[in-house]
Amino acid sequence: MNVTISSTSDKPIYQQLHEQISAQILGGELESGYCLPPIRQAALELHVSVITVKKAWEELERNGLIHTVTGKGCFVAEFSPDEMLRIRNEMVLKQMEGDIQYYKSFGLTLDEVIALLGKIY
Amino acid sequence: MNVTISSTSDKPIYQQLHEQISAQILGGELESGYCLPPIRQAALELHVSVITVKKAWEELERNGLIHTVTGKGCFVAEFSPDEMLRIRNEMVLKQMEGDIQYYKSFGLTLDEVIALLGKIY
DNA sequence: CAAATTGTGTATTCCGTGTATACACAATGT
DNA sequence: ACATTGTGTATACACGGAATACACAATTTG
Repeated sequence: MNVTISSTSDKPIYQQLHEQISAQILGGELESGYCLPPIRQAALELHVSVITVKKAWEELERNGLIHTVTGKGCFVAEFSPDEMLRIRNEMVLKQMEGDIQYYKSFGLTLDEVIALLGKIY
Repeated sequence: MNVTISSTSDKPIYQQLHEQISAQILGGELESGYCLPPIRQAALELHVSVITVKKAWEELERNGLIHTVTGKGCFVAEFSPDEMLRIRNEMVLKQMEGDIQYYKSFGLTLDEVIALLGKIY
């Protein structure tokens, strides 16, 4: 478990957890079949409620990134590299749509966005 | 007042208001010196609380986009085209930093982001 | 000057979400 | 049987967003 929780962030904890684990799975850091730590243990480690961890794990399952077996644990799902890329892009695009809406509301063109993006990436 | 409030959005109303008015000012739709509608009237029109409108207006003032005169109203500030562009980019960049952090957490490169961006912009 | 208009400030209330704690139940493994 | 792990539920608290209402300050208008 390599996760950082920021209590000052505006994002809820369960969402921070979900994003970071998602990124680790889709980035290849966590291999298929890997068993996530028990929710109680994770809750202890992160000084966080069990429910909070569970919420994050639920979201991971909803996205098909892990599968859960009661009594055993939660395991990173198995998928092909292609599928992994597809899921990753799907998640990023979902976020990106909202971002773009914001940029467009200011009348920014695609080129302008790319220019700004290049400055700080 | 040309504003759309979405109660299903995850963004709070005052923020939706602020973003839309900001965009209209920085996009040139609202000229310098233009008098925004009285907060009570805006609240009625949008079926929203006075406080909610005030919160949005406060944020506009904080960003230097309007100036307020008690007893008179709230007026769009005057600034040069250059300054307008600077403020606009400043606001967009502020948002963009968070967006980029998300993309990076998935290991996306700048080129990949641009590619995805181009698909849906 | 008096009244209407507009912005400001404050108090109270309500609701939903995020979070924590605790306990009981279900499935698995030793 | 017992320990471990996930699930479900109930309760409680804090906080932010939002609404309503009222009093006050500054400006405009009659």
